Amino acid sequence: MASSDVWKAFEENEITHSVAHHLLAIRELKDQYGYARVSDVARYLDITRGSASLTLKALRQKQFVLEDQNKFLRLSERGERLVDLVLAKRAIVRKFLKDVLHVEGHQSEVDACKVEHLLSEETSEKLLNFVRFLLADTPEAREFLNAFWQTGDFCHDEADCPICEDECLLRIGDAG
Amino acid sequence: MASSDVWKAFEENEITHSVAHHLLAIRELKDQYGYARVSDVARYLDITRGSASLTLKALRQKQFVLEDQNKFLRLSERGERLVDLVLAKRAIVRKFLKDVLHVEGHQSEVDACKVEHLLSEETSEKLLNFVRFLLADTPEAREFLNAFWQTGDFCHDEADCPICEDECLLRIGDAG
DNA sequence: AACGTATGTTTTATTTGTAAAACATATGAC
DNA sequence: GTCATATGTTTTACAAATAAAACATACGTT
Repeated sequence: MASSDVWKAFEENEITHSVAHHLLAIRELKDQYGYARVSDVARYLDITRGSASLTLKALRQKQFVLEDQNKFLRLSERGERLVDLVLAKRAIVRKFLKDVLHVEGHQSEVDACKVEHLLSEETSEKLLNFVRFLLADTPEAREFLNAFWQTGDFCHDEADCPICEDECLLRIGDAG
Repeated sequence: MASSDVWKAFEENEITHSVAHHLLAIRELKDQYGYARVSDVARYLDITRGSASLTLKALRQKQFVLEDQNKFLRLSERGERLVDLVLAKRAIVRKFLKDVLHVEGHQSEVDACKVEHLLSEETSEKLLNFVRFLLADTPEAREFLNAFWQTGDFCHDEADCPICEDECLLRIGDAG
């Protein structure tokens, strides 16, 4: 009578959404302005300096972030690797949403941002392969995508749908 | 110097992961055992009765959950619709991960569970259409999937990759 | 040198989701 | 009827992430 093993996995991430974005902020700020201090991160994320100070202190203790004599922040090797991973996952998801599903620009960013750090390595890698294959210039991919995009709204009739037999997918339009 | 509009959207969900699973638990328990009480939900989610009691009290106040004279819980119309929506999204994601990407069984469940309630309506609906089209029995879909699955590890060479030109996707294997 | 501003930290408080423990009530066995 | 067990609630406490405010430096202008 318990399904706890699955649903509690949500919290078992190396980093939280918040932490991911503190680290991404440092990467972004250093790229764009050459440096990143506590205040810069706070402004960038639109949180108070106090809050950023505490989170970044924890990240220094966990060796994701380093600080020089002048309070200038940078990512440790661990931090850089983590940011690379998160950015890679986000790029894959965004590419899929935008270039394959044609999800509108802002929404695809928001959804990719929500999801990016939650995907397992296995899923990310397989999605990467899939998107690569899909966007590669092979006849199979070309013809499939052309057919898909031409179709527009595909299969809004429950009877024809290859998924709806076993799953309750059709209610998505009504519910909400 | 602020990217707050995108990253804070993470918290702007109608329901949290926790709440979603309390509601799903009631649906599951009623389906399987005919009833759902506070203790049943707690056992099902592997949390204490006290914790479940508090969360479910809040959900009663927000009219997602109703209670009869004997403390038996049920979903309100709103609650039912929300659960339908979450289950629909989860089913789509799981289907895609499992049947298209061939992500291993348990991992596809965990990832779908993490992600399910975060996707926007637009993305969910477009993913649904995509998966339907992909798994429909059209020649384009058949040939594409055959080609993809035969390929196995596609494109592990940065030079050939249609994505890696503009994005840092290849580092995913090294980082972590 | 003094004042104003920017910066960083600390302290206090809030919210969410949880545990743990105390408590009240109900139900069933005997 | 009493006792053990199950159930539900409340209270207290905790962790994470935040805001707000107080405080301490530091820097620049004049």
